[in-house]
Amino acid sequence: MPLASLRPSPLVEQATERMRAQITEGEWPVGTRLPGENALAKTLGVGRSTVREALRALAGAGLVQARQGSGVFVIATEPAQDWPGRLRRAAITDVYEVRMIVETQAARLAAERRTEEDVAALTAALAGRERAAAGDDAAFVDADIALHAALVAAARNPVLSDLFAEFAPALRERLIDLVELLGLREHERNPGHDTHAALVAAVREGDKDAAEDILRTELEQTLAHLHRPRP
Amino acid sequence: MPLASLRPSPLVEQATERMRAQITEGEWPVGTRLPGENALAKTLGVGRSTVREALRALAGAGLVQARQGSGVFVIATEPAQDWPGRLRRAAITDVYEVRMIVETQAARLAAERRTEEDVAALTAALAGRERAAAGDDAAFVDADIALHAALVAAARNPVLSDLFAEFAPALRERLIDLVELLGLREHERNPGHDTHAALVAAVREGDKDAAEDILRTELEQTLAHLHRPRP
DNA sequence: ACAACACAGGTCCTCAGACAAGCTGAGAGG
DNA sequence: CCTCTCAGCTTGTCTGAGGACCTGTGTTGT
Repeated sequence: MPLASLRPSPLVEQATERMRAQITEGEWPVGTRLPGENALAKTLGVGRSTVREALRALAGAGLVQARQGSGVFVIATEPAQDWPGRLRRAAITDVYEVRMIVETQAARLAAERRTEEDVAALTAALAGRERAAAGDDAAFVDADIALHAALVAAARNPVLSDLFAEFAPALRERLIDLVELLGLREHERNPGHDTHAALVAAVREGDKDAAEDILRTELEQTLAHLHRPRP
Repeated sequence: MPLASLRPSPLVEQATERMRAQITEGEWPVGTRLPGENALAKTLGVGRSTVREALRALAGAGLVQARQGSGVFVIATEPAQDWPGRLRRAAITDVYEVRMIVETQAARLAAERRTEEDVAALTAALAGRERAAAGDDAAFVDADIALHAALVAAARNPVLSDLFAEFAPALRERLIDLVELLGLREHERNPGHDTHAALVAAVREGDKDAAEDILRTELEQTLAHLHRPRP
């Protein structure tokens, strides 16, 4: 079965994912010698160089190891807890859904537990987001993420903060693409400002339900954009 | 400066290590656009395909990302951070709180999206938990976690499943301690059975609110034990 | 003067072919 | 039975050729 004739992504990545799946799903257990490069090229329907690059990608991830003259061998079935990589490969809608779960509940906790310093940090971050509205898309997304990070920090749970930090890079990348693609900031330089101000206010006032609702509504709007990126 | 003319190791690996060093040592910070393939081939003294394979290896390790027509960009300076270790060092109450957030919301999604296979898996896991009630504490905790994993899987979000899988080992360790410490199973061999059965039923019926409430109540009880482990 | 368009050059992506280097197992020879 | 040679496989490396894509530049139209 050859790879999809139309190419939604580079052939190398498709080949890499196919073989990665065969490894993680146990079809090629640890110790297996993979078929030869020519054989893989034939079954995958791509050129030999493409196969070689895909194998290098797997080797870089620590899944396989090539031995000249002997073959390519599976040396691990998991990419060593590679969360950033997994997030980068995952569907953006799945990532965003988890972000919604984590952040809406973090907002509840933040409204319960926020200290004066948290409120100060949130206010500063909100001002930073307003300032960044004058800058380019990347700067604006950074400021937006900083505000959300401050919100999660106010929940006063280090594990939660670490979790959000793990998501941030993947989020940043995709959000910048999204903002550019949709031209979200063409008519309004500072989209979502009122919502975010209301969110900060709700946390300051300790209104759990309001904080959760405001944030959920805001995030659901973006998620809706992700489901149909072409306006 | 070309690579060593005599080759103690494949040129690809030498090239990979050279470039990896330039990234980790800060010579190419995050965001840098690497020189073109031809330029790299010249400076490294190797062929273009060798450079391409080396870049693939770095991409597989999550250090760089290629964008067609634009260039190859540095996206990270370290392969990954040690999440399992961080979780093990974190306070159990913080870990458990995040677990609650993730799992209660997963229960909502599961009630929405569960397929027939999911329901079958949940039922099987519930039966397994009942069976494990005859075994020792470790086996019982394993069966309990398997049931919760099946619940998260029914939410049909791979990122969420991965996230729970990340928490599972840390959870298992602490829960076994907890069960032994409190002697939870001295008077009742199968604590929480009714609750879990009700949870599975709620998911089967698609009752989002019930699923969330049942699970939250259950988890809050355990969390309360964690706050004062000495009875 | 300003905005929209067309284009050229650079980039990565893919393939095919060729040869070199290294391992492995079958067979010849002792 | 053991050892050695070697043919045939494997991966490693390079080259040349297009194709697809992005970006900045210059042109054109208003």
